[in-house]
Amino acid sequence: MQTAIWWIRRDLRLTDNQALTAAYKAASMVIPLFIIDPIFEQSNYVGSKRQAFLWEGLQVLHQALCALGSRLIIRRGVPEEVLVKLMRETGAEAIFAEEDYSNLARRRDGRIVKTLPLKLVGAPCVRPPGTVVKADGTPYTVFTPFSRAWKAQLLPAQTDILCAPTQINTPANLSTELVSNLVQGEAAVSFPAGEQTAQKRLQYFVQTSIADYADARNYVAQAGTAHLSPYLRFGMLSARQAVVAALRACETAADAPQQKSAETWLNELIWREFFIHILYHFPFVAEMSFRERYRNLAWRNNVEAFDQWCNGRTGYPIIDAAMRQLSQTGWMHNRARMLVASFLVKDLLIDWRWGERWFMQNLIDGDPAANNGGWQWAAGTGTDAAPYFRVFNPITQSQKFDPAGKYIRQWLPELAALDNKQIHAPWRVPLLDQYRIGCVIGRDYPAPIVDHKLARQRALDFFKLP
DNA sequence: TGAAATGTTGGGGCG
DNA sequence: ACGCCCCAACATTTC
Repeated sequence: MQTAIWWIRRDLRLTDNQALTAAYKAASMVIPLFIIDPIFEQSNYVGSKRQAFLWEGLQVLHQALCALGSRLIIRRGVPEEVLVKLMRETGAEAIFAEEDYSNLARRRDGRIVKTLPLKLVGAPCVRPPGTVVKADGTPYTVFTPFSRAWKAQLLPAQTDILCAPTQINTPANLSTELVSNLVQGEAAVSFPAGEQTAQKRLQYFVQTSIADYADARNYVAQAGTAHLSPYLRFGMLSARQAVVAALRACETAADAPQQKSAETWLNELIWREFFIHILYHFPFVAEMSFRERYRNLAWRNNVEAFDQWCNGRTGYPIIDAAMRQLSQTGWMHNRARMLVASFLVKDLLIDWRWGERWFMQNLIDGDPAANNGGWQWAAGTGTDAAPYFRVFNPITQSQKFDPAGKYIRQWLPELAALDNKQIHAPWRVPLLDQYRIGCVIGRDYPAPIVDHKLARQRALDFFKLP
């Protein structure tokens, strides 16, 4: 084959890329193509931070391609039209792309594959949907048996890492949008885009933090987690490489606790795959609760309360710190995600889909499957979800997982003067002390918008079966 | 990947 | 010495 297109969607990497490998093995000329589909720019579920991360990732990928004698072609438009035009222009005979199992992508690819030579190779997960099913062929809806089957049937071939190409030949004189024109606005300081950064972080994580991950991951002020989600989201790191690193850490662990830690992280990667499978087998979860009995709840959906939650003004420091971390950095610690989700759904009785949308608009790592799965889990509406009566206490969770108030002080400087005992529930500080410290509740920081004790009881009544 | 309510146990103070 | 009470610590149940 003379020319093939490598259609890049969410696999912005050269290492361990099955679609790219298939393309350059099949054809002597490869056109790395990214299509800016207007449908995503209009979506309510796309935010500027993730967009900026993507643009930066494309820029980095372009530079990496240039070093191999190639370059990135960026075109704007409806994918099938862009592809047809480029094929006519270049005589390309095939299109290679990595699978994308999210709903929009499946519809799009389903259309395209009927008329164009689109070959879907490789996946954003190690075990593609359909390959982990029960004996009777139906999908798992409970995590533990899913993970057991996922691990048991892991083939050695699924852990072979593909090398990056050393050279890619690309036709000259193809028109392209300039990636430098796309990159605007502030890039995410904590997450430089690109596969090099992803590789470095993975190495750092497995060499240092993974040994204590099981415990350290709970502490919101600590860097106890891998910080890889944005890279996995855009395929700047292959899921396979992350899994291989986790398996190796399990094997080489020095003692039982270290091994448990590595296994805990592997399980998190498997949760990610679980939710990809769930969305694939039950695409309706994107629109509604997985569990039927929770589909017609009379949510309070108080707009003002939602606004206060979004802006980190609920009066509960751990919640507000987390929400400000999200809006300022585009990322939130995982435990904090559970806490704010529990608070929105259970304390405020706001539809989990409102929270899901806000996360998609703000998270750099916002992914339809993982985000939906996480929200349905937290709301208790999903597969193998948290039971409705599991309500996080924002005060005791704060005391447990931010004992020194470091996280709160980082994101809520107005509370910095409170001591470690007071900072988790500042409204309990005597009024005279509030004035003395210079942090008056209702003036310098909001009073709690709900009483958690009452809200908890209200949630139990709300979710209890009729 | 919860937390509150309720139950049980055991040590120490005390009459 | 003994029984009784209190209460903290831990365990179990419940939502």
